[in-house]
Amino acid sequence: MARAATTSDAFNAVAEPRRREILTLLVVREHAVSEIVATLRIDQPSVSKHLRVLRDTGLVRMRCQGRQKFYQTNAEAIRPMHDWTATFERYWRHQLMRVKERAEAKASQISASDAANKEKK
Amino acid sequence: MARAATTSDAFNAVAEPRRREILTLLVVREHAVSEIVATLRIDQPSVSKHLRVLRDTGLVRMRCQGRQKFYQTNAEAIRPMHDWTATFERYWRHQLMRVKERAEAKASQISASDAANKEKK
DNA sequence: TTGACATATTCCGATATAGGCATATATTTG
DNA sequence: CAAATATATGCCTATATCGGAATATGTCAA
Repeated sequence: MARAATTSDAFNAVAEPRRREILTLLVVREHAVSEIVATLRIDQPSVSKHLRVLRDTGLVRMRCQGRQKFYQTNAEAIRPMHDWTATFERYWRHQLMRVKERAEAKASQISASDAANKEKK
Repeated sequence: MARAATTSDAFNAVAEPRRREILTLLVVREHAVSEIVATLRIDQPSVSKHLRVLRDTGLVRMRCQGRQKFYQTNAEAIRPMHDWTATFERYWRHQLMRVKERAEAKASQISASDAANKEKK
């Protein structure tokens, strides 16, 4: 079996750096395809293909106006990823605390040896 | 060009559902490979391969003990993803607020028409 | 040393990809 | 209608994948 389709879920769609750029651009305000092409300097067919993936996964919404199509990020669709990563937050907090504790322990050791050196002198 | 390598960054590594399961399992406490195999019901070679990807992206740490190898999630490595998704938080909050506002507007319209109906009667 | 156990790697086949280029499909304008 | 504009799709190639099976590597125990 090959890798899961990019259209299968947000995690796969967002694995592509270009698509992350597009999402970041489109979350502030809607953009026409040509604006995305100009801003991010990506070939138009490539942009259209990325937008297709993002649309299929519900990460962007489209609005037609004349011959232009305006896309905007659907931030709600990113929430599941945020929630998933958030389950790890307490653990990296914990890790950071341990690092800090070790640093402080080391620091106190150093001041202790400083004191010892001082005594030596 | 093909898709970016799963080993290129956390986003790509985490795109695979199995690997997300493994990370969730290993964040609570370290597990030997055989324990992962038993718990998640995945073939041993497959687990080893996923662990390799997770190790290459820094998402897990390994500790050898005899013939066993214990893996544990390095939660810190998930933080960049959390940070990236967090940049969208204010936007989905905003979207939710608008949805709520519309719902309330609609509700007040309904009560208004209810009132009108009442008057009619 | 031999064998049992734990884990990693390799080879295979099928598939989904991303980019580049050409082209098709609207839609507006003259 | 024809030309111009805006976007989407199709075709192609190279590549990275995932799973499965076999096998290699490494470690302990008798």
